[in-house]
Amino acid sequence: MTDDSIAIPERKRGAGAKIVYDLLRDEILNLKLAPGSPIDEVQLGERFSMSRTPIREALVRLAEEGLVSTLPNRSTMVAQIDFLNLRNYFDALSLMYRVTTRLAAQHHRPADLRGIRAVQADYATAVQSQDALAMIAINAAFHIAIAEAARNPYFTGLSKRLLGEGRRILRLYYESYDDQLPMHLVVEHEELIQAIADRDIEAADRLAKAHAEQIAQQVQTLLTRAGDTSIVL
Amino acid sequence: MTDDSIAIPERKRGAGAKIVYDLLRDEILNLKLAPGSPIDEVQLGERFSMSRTPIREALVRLAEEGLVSTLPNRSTMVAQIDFLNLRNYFDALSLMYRVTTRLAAQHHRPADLRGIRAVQADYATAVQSQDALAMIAINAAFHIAIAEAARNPYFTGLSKRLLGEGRRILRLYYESYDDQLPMHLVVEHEELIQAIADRDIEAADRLAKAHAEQIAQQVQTLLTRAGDTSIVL
DNA sequence: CCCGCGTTTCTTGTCGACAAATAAAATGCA
DNA sequence: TGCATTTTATTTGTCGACAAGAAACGCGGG
Repeated sequence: MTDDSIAIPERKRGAGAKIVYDLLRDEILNLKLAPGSPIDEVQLGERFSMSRTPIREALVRLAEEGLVSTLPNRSTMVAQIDFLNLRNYFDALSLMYRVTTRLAAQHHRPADLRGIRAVQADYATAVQSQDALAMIAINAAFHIAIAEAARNPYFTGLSKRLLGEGRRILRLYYESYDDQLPMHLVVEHEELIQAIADRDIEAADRLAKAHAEQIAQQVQTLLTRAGDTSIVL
Repeated sequence: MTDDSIAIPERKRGAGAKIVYDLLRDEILNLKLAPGSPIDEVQLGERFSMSRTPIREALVRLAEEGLVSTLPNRSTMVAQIDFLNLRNYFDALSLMYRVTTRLAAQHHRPADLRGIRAVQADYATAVQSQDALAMIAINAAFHIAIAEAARNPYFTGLSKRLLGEGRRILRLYYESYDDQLPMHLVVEHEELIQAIADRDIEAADRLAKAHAEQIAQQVQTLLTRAGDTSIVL
């Protein structure tokens, strides 16, 4: 596992921590780093060819975000996905979907709508080409774009956090279906956009809630089914 | 301003950053450090008699929490209070009050209720003795206790963040009234507790919403009045 | 007197090294 | 052989030092 694919011969001054943070975050959210994997600071230092200080800063940021958990005086590791409390996750996601879509319908400006539609175009492309990894990332970007249009940084912050976690959950979900992506995902997003564009707050709330609960139910059924098959008769 | 009141002759190994984080956070939230004040790392290092490394970690955590803002390659400073977007703040606070109180009414256990009532006792004492600083801190602890009883870490996280910010806003608010604390605050909290204890979800939602909007309106009127008086005729 | 430019200083970002804390290995004893 | 204890080893937390950027200062020209 000595994959030293370093492509950063030299970097600017204040950028060290951000590089490590972004890349580690992406690897965690794409499950390239399995939950529970130990993270060695000095090893990362060699990989990025930099000192432990900026890496430590990146890890602190990730820990604050809940993506890595760190025991005192002991090695930090990739945070695990809490399948037992998945209900809490979807409760929060549903509420954020609803409130951000509602507020976006109220407060969006033309530029916001253009941005959302641009992301949606990429989303449709990813679904059509059955690129699950890209679809999941763009899905998060789509809802973040809506949250930005809602113009409430507190809701945007929680939405970003939830959508980050969601990338890992969705990755597991579609992996179990051989990364088959149904087209109704695109349709539901289109409906959300339409409600926002029409400034139809009622529809925005209803569609957002349905969108969240549909995903919740799908994941839930997957988990129960996985539990069933694990009991071999 | 060379107040070197250091009371930590020796400390345990992994505790350095946490000490600085907790104390700085408290000083920021109590407005002991004014918004916009520059924060010098080496100065803090002398004050706590430790190296810049743990202080840097504390600052990164505070930055992630939004309590300090850091320009690249430039001094970090205490985050400003965004009075223009105060509406956003109270929107988020109202929603979190409502959802956490609702969920607390659903999911609380006897131990939770005991904890909430214990905090409320301290709260009543602080209000009676007209200790604004203590009241504000305990008010945050009160709603955090409710959020813990709601048992959804995502909502608890956002609530903590909002209540932190709220400490600064409330500090400004009661400062402008010579720290006079009305007793109806205590009554409203008692009503919230009663609704939770009765598991009356409807009442919990209604009371929490009213509680939030009452505070929002008070602060709003203060701001408009301050705006008025600033225009001298 | 004001403005542009080089210099200085001050603060941050980064580095390598050392010490404490914990886990793993090795040793001794029953 | 099995268990307790000591020793080693690995990894983190902390430190002091150095260099890069940016602001402050000073100087010369218009």
